[in-house]
Amino acid sequence: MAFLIYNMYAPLIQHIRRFVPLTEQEEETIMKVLKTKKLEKKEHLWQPGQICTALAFVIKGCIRMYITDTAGNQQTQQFAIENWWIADYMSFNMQKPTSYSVQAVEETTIILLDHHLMESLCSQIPSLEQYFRKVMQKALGAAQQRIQYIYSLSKEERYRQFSALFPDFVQRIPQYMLASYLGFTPEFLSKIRAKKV
Amino acid sequence: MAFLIYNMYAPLIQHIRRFVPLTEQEEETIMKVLKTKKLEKKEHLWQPGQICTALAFVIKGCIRMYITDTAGNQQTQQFAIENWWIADYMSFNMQKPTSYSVQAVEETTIILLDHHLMESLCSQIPSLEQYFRKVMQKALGAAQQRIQYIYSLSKEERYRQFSALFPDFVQRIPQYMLASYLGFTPEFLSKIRAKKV
DNA sequence: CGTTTGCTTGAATTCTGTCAAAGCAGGTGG
DNA sequence: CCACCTGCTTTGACAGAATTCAAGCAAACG
Repeated sequence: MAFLIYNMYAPLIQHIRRFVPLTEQEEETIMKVLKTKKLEKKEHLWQPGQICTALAFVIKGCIRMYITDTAGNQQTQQFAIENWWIADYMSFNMQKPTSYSVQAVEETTIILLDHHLMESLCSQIPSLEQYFRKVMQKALGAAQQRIQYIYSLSKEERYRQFSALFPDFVQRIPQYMLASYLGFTPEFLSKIRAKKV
Repeated sequence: MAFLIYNMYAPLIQHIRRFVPLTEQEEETIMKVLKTKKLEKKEHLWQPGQICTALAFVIKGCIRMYITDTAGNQQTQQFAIENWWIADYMSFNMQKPTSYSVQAVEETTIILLDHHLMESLCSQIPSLEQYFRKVMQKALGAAQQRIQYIYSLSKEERYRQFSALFPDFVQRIPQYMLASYLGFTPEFLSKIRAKKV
């Protein structure tokens, strides 16, 4: 049983170890408070109006965070695959209701880290605080670059660049999700694809 | 002299204290390694090709980070005013050359925190590590929201919303910078402004 | 003052969105 | 195991938002 639990959390522990050192005792302290959760395809982790009480770390599968506008269109703000953290950080940081939906794109297993547990664990284990600082700093760099791409590339260029960078991921998700993530309509994506074969 | 130095760093110390507690000794340790720098209007802190070896914290004035595309157009990626940190986090994290220019919009005084000093200070002072984790987390929330606005609002709406939220800031900077920050051309901004008086 | 820099205006153009209809596919129930 | 049904993708005609280009003007600066 202990072996099974270890395996569940192993991807996260490994991920942490890529950034900071961790004693076995710290490792155990962390694993003791974590929870895993399995989501079926299309199942929601959070819905608009709820508070994102936890960060989610994807062990296997794919999660997306999207917003539904007044016209009913879904706009995907973020994807997370294996070894990525995902959350509406506005909601998580302030512990206020989110306007997003967080949903499994495919059958997905995640680790959940509650807000208050994150705070107490970080105070307890300096390495973990450091880990999250580094992860956040890295995510911030990625966010800056994403904004840069949005502004400097046309929508068609954005698609071509994205599918060149993540050819397998593009296959993995429905086109309408990708289109909304890249900031345009599914129809337009379809036309881009039709053009150059 | 000690008094003068205290005053220079006071805004940052206060900012840190808004997030975490800090002993007087920790405070001194931090201030001992910080440097301030004064930039004239249009003076550059970093130029493309350089490594962003330090984070910058604005004490007074305004800094922008922009990229120059192949056609020579400047695209403003970020502004920072009083009490904001600014950096190309990609360059800073990896300590690799940046593609951005970081420039003073007006006469500006900043505090510089070197990458290696940040790392050693954070290891030394857990509260500081926590501060930066929280600041990064907050910045990430802001970045998510910015992407959301870019996707869900038209360019005209984006301008109207921004100038409603920051009416004084809009006055403070040239229009072409604002236009490029919001992701459109100066001509278009001019036309928006002409429409509804 | 003259020169540079930034702002305005208008016309033509391009890119992307909207709408509507039809095609396709994959899952579900019979 | 097949047929249906729902949801996703494709296609085409048209509309509109925003850009580009070019010229003129105003303001700031040395």
